[in-house]
Amino acid sequence: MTGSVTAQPSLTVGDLARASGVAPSAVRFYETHGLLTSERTPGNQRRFREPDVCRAKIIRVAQRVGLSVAEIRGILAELPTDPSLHDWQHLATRIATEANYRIQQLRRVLEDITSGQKLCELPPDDRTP
Amino acid sequence: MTGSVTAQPSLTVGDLARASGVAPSAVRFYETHGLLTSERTPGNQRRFREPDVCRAKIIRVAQRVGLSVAEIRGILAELPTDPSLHDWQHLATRIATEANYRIQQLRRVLEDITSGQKLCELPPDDRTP
DNA sequence: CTAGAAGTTCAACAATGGTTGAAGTCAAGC
DNA sequence: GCTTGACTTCAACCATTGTTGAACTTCTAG
Repeated sequence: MTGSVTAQPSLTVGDLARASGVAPSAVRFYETHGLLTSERTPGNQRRFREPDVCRAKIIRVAQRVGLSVAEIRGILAELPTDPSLHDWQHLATRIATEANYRIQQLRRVLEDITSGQKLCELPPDDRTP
Repeated sequence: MTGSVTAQPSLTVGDLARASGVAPSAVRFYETHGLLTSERTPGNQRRFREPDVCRAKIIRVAQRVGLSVAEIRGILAELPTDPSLHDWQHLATRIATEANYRIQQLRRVLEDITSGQKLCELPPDDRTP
């Protein structure tokens, strides 16, 4: 029933690095920290699969949002090995939510800053009338 | 003409730490990295002055905005030793500008994320019609 | 004057996010 | 079958932002 299986293309570290724009050393780093997963050839070389290209790109996006590697591992852990369109969208929503949260936080700081004296009560004028 | 000089109060590391909510070790760290300046007693102990309390608090605010120690050193370097109200306001504006910039950046990421396929082109559906 | 609190320096450690280099192995084309 | 490029692991190193502890000194109150 599985017509023309297409032999799921597998990518070497270098392939994934080129495809995702992430350095090979970073790819390995992400793997040892559980953000990416690979299978191994009989010769112990990593082989990644297509969705990992997307995963790798998303790691970078998530980092721009300010998420730590640990946090990214957490949200990527919820992504199935072979994600559906919906899975990807859910992930995007998760990250977008985080981004919005960080924006809120920054806005709060901004308010503290611009609300005048809250930044720091100024030293009293020494010429007390 | 300088009536009642009021002997400019000077603060120890501990005083500054308590007044600003920054740990003594952090105060020393900031001093060695040029964010804070002190004079020394004949016995080599640091003595800070009032405006340093404000400086220390501002360092924390700037960090919440996402500025690095090096960046904060840069903007604090422009602040006079004994800042006027205007100087503080200028500083606040500088930091607020940075905060707005970071917010813009985050919004851009957010757009990339929410604009669907830009996050990462999804793998083509295997049931090509 | 002296005890104790608080200060000093310096080095080491920690977590985060990787990069770099050494030494060795695998895979692919000719 | 051999060469060459790409892969492997591991340890060391980098920058950043501090904290902690040891060993020693200073300050202040009684």
